[in-house]
Amino acid sequence: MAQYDASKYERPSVTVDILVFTVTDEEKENYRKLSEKKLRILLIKRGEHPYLGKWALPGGFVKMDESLDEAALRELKEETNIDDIYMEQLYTWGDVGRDPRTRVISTAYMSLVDSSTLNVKASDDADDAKWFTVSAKTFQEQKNVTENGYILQQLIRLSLSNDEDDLSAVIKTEKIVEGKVTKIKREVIESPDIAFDHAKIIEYGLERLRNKIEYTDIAFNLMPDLFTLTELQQVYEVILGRELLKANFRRKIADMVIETNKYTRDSGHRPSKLFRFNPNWISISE
Amino acid sequence: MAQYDASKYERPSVTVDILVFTVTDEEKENYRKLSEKKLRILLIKRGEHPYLGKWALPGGFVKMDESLDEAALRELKEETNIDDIYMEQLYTWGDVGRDPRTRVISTAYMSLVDSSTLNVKASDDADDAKWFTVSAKTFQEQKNVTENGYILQQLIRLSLSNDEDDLSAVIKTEKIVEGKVTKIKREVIESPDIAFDHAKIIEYGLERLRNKIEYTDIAFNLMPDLFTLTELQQVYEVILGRELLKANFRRKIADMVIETNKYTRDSGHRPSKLFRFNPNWISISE
DNA sequence: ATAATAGTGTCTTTCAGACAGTATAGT
DNA sequence: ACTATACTGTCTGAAAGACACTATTAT
Repeated sequence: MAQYDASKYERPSVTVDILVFTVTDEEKENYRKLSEKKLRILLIKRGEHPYLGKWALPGGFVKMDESLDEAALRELKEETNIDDIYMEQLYTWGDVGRDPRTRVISTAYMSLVDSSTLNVKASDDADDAKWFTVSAKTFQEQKNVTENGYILQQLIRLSLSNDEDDLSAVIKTEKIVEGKVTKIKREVIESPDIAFDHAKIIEYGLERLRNKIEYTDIAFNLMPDLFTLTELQQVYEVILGRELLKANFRRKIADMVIETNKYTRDSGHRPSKLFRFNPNWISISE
Repeated sequence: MAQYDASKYERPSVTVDILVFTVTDEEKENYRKLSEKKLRILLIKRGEHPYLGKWALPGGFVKMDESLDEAALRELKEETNIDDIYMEQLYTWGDVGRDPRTRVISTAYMSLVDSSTLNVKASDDADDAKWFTVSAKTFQEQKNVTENGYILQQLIRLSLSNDEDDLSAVIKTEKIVEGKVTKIKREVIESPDIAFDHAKIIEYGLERLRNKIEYTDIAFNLMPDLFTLTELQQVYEVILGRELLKANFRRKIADMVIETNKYTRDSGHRPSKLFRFNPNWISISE
């Protein structure tokens, strides 16, 4: 490595993109039944080229005098007015062609907010910020056995929607096992409505969320201060994409919550006890 | 966001740093006893400013026409001649002052190699590349209970050594729990021999390795093609930093390995069966 | 025979999964 | 009384932890 000269190297742009997830109630149609929960993500309609009019993750360029974390918090505040929340770094996307303008490397962050934040959208920046329900489904799976390993290919359909828009994208993941070495590739196959490679970032975030909810306490970042155990269970169910048995679920999360003496009211059926998060729950690290 | 103009923004430099881990046998002193295993990491002695003469992670600047992954593989090949191995992205470090020259954002990768790679060091670049045994120990822990949460502070001593050098650093981790929101900070307190913030990157990598070995098959990337179950167990033990019970360990990894009809010889005791990795073991995702 | 490690059997405890039962508000 | 949900008890089987036992080579 020669004597360093900062001006000598051409440098990529660095941005942050933020996945803001929340879980909200759907409007209840059926009389006094419990309302269904939906997982949602916040997207912003682009008001400029490239991808004009397409939907993208909130985010922007990192300034020279702020850390990546600070940049992510600032961008989120600027674009959505959301503040003081859970945020963790997800992954850094650095493929060459991911932005048609120049070389852009982007660090993605994942943020979880409780549904009361839902209304606080679109601030100073007059951009169009909207919540979309998210779901990802594997609709094709193919396994090819090779010399000493195999290749597993999955096609995943990502669907985002709200009352006005229905967005959709297809992501291909490829798991290549050869001998001891495993590699995972992720590629956007089709993304007519979602800008850049954001579809695959969202899909990756979903996967991380699904994994982490099993062994950490992140789910509580999606909850209000007081909640019922059924609500908590619904949040787990909507993220995991499957139903859980009530008795078992309650046993599993028992130590993570503290019971209060408050109850829900006027629910049309037996009231339920309200709980709050137990901050002294001992989680395993990272 | 105004109309984009690439030249308008000042841009940070982007680098990759690679943590290359391996597990090696110590020279056996005691007659026919099994040799102890040590976890090692590859460092490079800096031949230029800043941190001239200090030890640093292999790595370097990302070029405009290569992805982050490609940059990491290329740098590793250039500096150490190591090729075709397991590598995963770890984390991106983007604090403002981490490089005294300019703003540098660095994506860290973790790579695991088997000990036969040990000899293949220092290639074209005439830099001094050396393997160091690694260990990290928490030597102070402090918990302060706050209004609605707590702050947990840990001081960790990172020790790196080989026959010539003994490096040491102190890292402070701070876990701040306030209500539902948890934040983790990691800070280098003292690092006289290790360049930049690389001490905390190494500590973070160790933690990730320790976590992932519990629920994935990454450990096999540290093994040669054929290995005994005792060797495999030793690798687990040196990474986890605790002893495991043989019978239980074997039950746990039973499905991950395939038995061969080969045995060790001339060991001074009962020979042991050699195994290899089972690439069809179904791991959980991520 | 002895040192040293290889490899197995089984008891216990813990935890996940399944299911069935009882309890209580609102209409 | 009926609907809808809240909440609990317990059986089963799988996995994790602990420990003791047998087996096999080189000297």
